[in-house]
Amino acid sequence: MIEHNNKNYVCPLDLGFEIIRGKWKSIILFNLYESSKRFLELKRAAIGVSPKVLTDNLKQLESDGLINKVVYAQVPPKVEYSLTQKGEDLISALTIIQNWSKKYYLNIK
Amino acid sequence: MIEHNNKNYVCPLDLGFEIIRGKWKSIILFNLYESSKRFLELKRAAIGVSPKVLTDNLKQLESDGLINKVVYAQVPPKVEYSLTQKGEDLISALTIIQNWSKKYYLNIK
DNA sequence: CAGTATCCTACATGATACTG
DNA sequence: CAGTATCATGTAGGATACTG
Repeated sequence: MIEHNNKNYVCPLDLGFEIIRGKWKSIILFNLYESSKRFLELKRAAIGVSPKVLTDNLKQLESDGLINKVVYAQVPPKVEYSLTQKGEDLISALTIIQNWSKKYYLNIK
Repeated sequence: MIEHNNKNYVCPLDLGFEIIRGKWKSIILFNLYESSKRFLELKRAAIGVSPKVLTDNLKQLESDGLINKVVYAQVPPKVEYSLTQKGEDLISALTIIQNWSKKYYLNIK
C-alpha cells in the first residue's frame, strides 16, 4: 500500500497509472513530444475537447510535473507547453500502446 | 479520426488507451502476467475493489480480448483468468509505467 | 489567444446484501 | 467460490458563453 496526496494505491503501477489516466492526457503528452505546442494547437490535436477540460488536464499534468508551461508577456497572449524529463520518460510506454493499437485495430504496423 | 464501437477516437493512442484506462485494469493485467489467477485472488490483489467493479472490469477486458476466462464445472466454482497474447503485448508498456512510478515516487529502481 | 465561469450529466467507482 | 442485484455518489468530462 502506497500513500500519495492523501490517496492510497495498491502498488506503484496503480499510482503511476492514475497520473496519466485522464481521457486527454496521453494524447497531450504524445503531441508535446513531437514539439512544444500552444493551447490552441493542443485543442486542435485533441479534437472535441472543451477548453475547460483541456485546461483541467493541462493543470494536472503541470502540477504532476510532466509538462512545463511558459507564458510570454505579450498581447495577444502566447503560452507554450512542453514536456519535462519526467513526462518524456513516459513516451516509450505511450509509443508501445500506440503501436499495440495500430496492430490490433488498424492492421498496420 | 478513428471509429470503433460507435465511438470516435482522435488517434490510435486514444483508442488503445481507452481500453486500459479503467482504475483496476492495468493492475489486473499486471497480476495476470505473473500467473493465471482466480476471482478472489484478483480481488485480494486489487485491494479495495468491490466485486461488482471487479466483475465489470474483467468482463470488459475479456470482451476486448485481453484476457481469457476458463470456468471449471465444479462445486464450489473455480474460474481462472489469464492473459491473451493481445493482453501480454501490453505488459512491456505497463512495466515502463511501473518503473517510472518507482523512480519518481519511491526513489528506488 | 488562452483561457474562466457556469451549468450539466453520464458513467465509473463503490458499499452492501444476497445467491447458485 | 464467484459472482449478481441494488442503490448510491463523486467526479471526469462536456457545452456554451464570456473575458483580460
